[in-house]
Amino acid sequence: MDTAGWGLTLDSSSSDSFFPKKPSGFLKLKRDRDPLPTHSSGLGDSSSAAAARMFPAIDFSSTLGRHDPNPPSSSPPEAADRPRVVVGEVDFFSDSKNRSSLAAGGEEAKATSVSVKKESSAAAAAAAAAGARSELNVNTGLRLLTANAGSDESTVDDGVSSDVEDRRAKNELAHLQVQLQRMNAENHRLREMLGQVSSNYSSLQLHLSSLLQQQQQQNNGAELTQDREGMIEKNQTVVPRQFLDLGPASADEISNSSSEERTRDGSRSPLHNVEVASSAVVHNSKVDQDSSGTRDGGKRSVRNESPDDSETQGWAPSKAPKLDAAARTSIDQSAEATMRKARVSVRARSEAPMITDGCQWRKYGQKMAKGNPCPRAYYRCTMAVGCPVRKQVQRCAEDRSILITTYEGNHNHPLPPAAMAMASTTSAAVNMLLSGSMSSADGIMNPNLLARAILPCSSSVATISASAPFPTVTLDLTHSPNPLQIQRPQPQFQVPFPGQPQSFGSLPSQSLPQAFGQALYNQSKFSGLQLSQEIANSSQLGQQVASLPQHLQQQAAHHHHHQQQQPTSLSDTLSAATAAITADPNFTAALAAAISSIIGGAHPNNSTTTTTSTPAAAAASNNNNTNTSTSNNKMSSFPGN
DNA sequence: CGCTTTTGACCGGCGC
DNA sequence: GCGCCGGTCAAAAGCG
Repeated sequence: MDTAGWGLTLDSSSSDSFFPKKPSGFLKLKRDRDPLPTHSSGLGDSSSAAAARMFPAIDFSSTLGRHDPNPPSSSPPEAADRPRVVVGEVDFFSDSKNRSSLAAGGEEAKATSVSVKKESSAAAAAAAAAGARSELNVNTGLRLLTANAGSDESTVDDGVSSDVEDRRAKNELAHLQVQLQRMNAENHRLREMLGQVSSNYSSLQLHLSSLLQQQQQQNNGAELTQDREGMIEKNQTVVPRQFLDLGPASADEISNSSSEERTRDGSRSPLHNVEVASSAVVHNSKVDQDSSGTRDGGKRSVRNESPDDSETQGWAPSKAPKLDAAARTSIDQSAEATMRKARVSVRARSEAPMITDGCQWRKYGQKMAKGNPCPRAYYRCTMAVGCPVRKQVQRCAEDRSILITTYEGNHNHPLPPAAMAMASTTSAAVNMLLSGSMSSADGIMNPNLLARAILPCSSSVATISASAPFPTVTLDLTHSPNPLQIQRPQPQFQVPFPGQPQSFGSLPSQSLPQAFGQALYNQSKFSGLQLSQEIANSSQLGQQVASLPQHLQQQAAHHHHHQQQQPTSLSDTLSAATAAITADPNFTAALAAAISSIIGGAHPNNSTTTTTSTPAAAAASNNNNTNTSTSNNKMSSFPGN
């Protein structure tokens, strides 16, 4: 009874088995596929397959608007027309269609052909030849007729022969067009892959640099932190944990590391120096409430060693106690409360009751949330006794095929590689949120900053909300904001990563949380090690990871029928699905941009004394996407949904 | 028999 | 102070 079961497996699996069970999610698929079958009725699978191959970009873009319950007819004219090109190749009773499509003029061409037809009918009436009607009809479609309108007799014969040739030529033309479009699609695909590779490269480079920095830090840090026993102890305990606890713990370490440790980091220091100093300032009540981390941050700037130990203990109980129990527990509680309040929400299309992230969960409650007919289920991580991680799973009220999974807290135990991606992502996102709220002079500003950093690449992949009851990062995997990135018809984008024989499908999943952490903390305590370990474990995982994001997107796509089906074990697939979520290249790219923007130091926000309006304005100037504030709508709408 | 799920009760926060 | 609501608890039921 693996509840963990099937979320993404379903996505990857054949839809046929699904239809009888749960049609909800596949209504969309059906809808997506509708245009092809309906318009190309009578056509074989080959043509539809060809069409599917042809229109990944178009169809994806059209399916982006799946939120609006568009019947196929209401799909954009471009998407609606192009299938007709294919149809027109075979369709024998629509010359005008052929011509219109071949004329590449779309509506215009149709209009012209229609007008010509009228002309021809008029000519036929003038000729008063009953049998010539069809010929005239055919001829009228051609522009030759209008030129040769004078002699009917000759044009009849010539019209027939030339029409055949013409049709043949046009078929050829259409064929060429199809090929051209296919090439274009492939071109897009390759371009996207290139972008992905480059983004991965940049993230890896970043990771490397941070690793080096960390090394330096460890070399020099011992002297700096000698006066702080807690720090030393922390360093000693942290390093081994990199191998053991991997992501979350290290993320915790990162998040819980004192401001001083953070300020030791080169690129981060200016930002944090100022921000921590001003972290006591209370701004938005909500943000303040959300992030007791704001208060924590203030405390941290005062208390040097306590936060480290206590907070890391909150996430790693095995740590040797340094403080007296009372202080530790209090700090513990505050830290835990802080971490518990920050959330990461993942929106993904899935028919399964919940997506699997590699962890084991036990359901401990279910409630009907207001505003959503779908019940909200509460799960608790059961991989360790005291693991504070919880998650809520709820279907989107508007689109039941969308599963909203909200994570809360950080694992206090080692995780299987499959769980690393999601866990690291969530913890990193939480850390990001907390760091934003803690370190900023303006509680609102930082989410904007972060969102702005993330959003340039994609507006809807990751959103940060400060208006939600809890600070929340939402990873929206239900659609891709960038059509270029969506159209990834290849199920596997396994580009051999330099130095790594494995597909780098698993790489983004690791570099992503790292990126978060590094961008904000400039630490890489968990990144490389996770990476290496995961890579060791994920040669097959990588494949699935690579293919799964597409599965997510393929629910919005139309050609799920010829996607590869991997009869892998459920757990593998599911864990891969988890990794896939974070391996989403969109998100990776967004992260790369975020990192580069943050670490590059080009942030106008480095001067943290600016008001909220300033970063917003900067965002407007820097990015074409100024929707950071609108993302709040999505976030805030989630609990209500 | 042990584990998981279900489900009603309970609790705390928040708004009125 | 009261009610609403989200979140959690825990006993009962279900299941392998």
